[in-house]
Amino acid sequence: MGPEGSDNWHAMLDGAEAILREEGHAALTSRRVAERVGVKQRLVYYYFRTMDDLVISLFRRMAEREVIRLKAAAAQPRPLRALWDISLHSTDSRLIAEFMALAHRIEGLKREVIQFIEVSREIETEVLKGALERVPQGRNMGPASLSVTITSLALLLSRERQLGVTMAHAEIMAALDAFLDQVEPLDS
Amino acid sequence: MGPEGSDNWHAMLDGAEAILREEGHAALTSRRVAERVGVKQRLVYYYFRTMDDLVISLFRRMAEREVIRLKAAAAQPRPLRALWDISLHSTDSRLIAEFMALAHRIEGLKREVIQFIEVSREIETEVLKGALERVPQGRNMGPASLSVTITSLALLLSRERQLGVTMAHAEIMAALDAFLDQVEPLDS
DNA sequence: GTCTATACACCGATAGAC
DNA sequence: GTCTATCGGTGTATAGAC
Repeated sequence: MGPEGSDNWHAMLDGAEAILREEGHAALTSRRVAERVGVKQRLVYYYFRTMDDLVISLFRRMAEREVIRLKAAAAQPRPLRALWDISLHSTDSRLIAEFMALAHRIEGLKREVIQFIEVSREIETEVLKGALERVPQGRNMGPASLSVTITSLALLLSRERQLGVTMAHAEIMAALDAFLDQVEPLDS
Repeated sequence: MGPEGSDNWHAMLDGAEAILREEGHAALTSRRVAERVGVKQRLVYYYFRTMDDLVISLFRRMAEREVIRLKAAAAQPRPLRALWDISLHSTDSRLIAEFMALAHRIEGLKREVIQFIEVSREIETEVLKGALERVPQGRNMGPASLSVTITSLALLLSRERQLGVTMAHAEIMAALDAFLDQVEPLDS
């Protein structure tokens, strides 16, 4: 087994990520990954015991990077806006679709996805808790619910924008901006 | 080419749907479909020119049924609750994940998905418009935005429930129920 | 309409040399 | 670490008989 974190290890995950993004997981094969990196097929199985293991490693690497991004956003002066921007733009929605489909088939991936959702939700809920405390008018939704709502909206908007659907998107963005202006005023 | 709507045509789509739901689209092959229906592989290509065509036909059949369900719900006494129930329970979220992943690869499927989203949004927005008119307190969101928000929440809740994540779900359901009580009181 | 048979390509994974 | 070579299996799609 090749060393986790080595140059080849990263290069193979880079190649796999590009294939997944551009062609979907039906094209994510050991031969294609090897071809992209410029090595022979056999080497893929030296660094990753099976293709399922490769997929799990790929997701874990992406999730770790995303959690770092979320934590950095949470530490910024206007964390809610920062989180909203990340949710809207960071992760390619095609990749999400591929991983979701794969998670139903690969048990180890499913566990990683669940853990990532829970960790992200905790970070976001904590931020919302702080933000809502600083606002006088009591909301009728708790911070956890609001966190879920905002996440779900970001996912839907990203997905539909990638498809080419924009119906009602401008209206949503305006409503979200108005909400952020209330909770996190820009002139504070 | 075999006749659209014939018994075999439906049987093959039934088999394909079950495979997609249970094992994902990597297992959706002409051989597996034929095996499930109890015919030879060659016949699948008689009814559907290619496997991509089969997938498109499968989605279109599901979408047509779903639109019928949505329209029926919109005509009920409490249409908003009916739509919410449908969104939460009707379509398997694993199927959605598979179709979303496939839509990025199959251009014809992508077009069908886009059309389905737009038609559904129109139906739901129309219902919300009527429901909000009957409520005195003006909302800060328009009917289209609310429609998108409710749809996105239903999709996220279904997806996470299927994965096994329930963090904040009860809170969301309670908030939604409270909203529905306001807009569509049960004792009216 | 439904079948047998088949062409041809690609897949995951491994044995074993260097 | 990286390679060559290969096994056994599955896939899409078509030709052509009945």
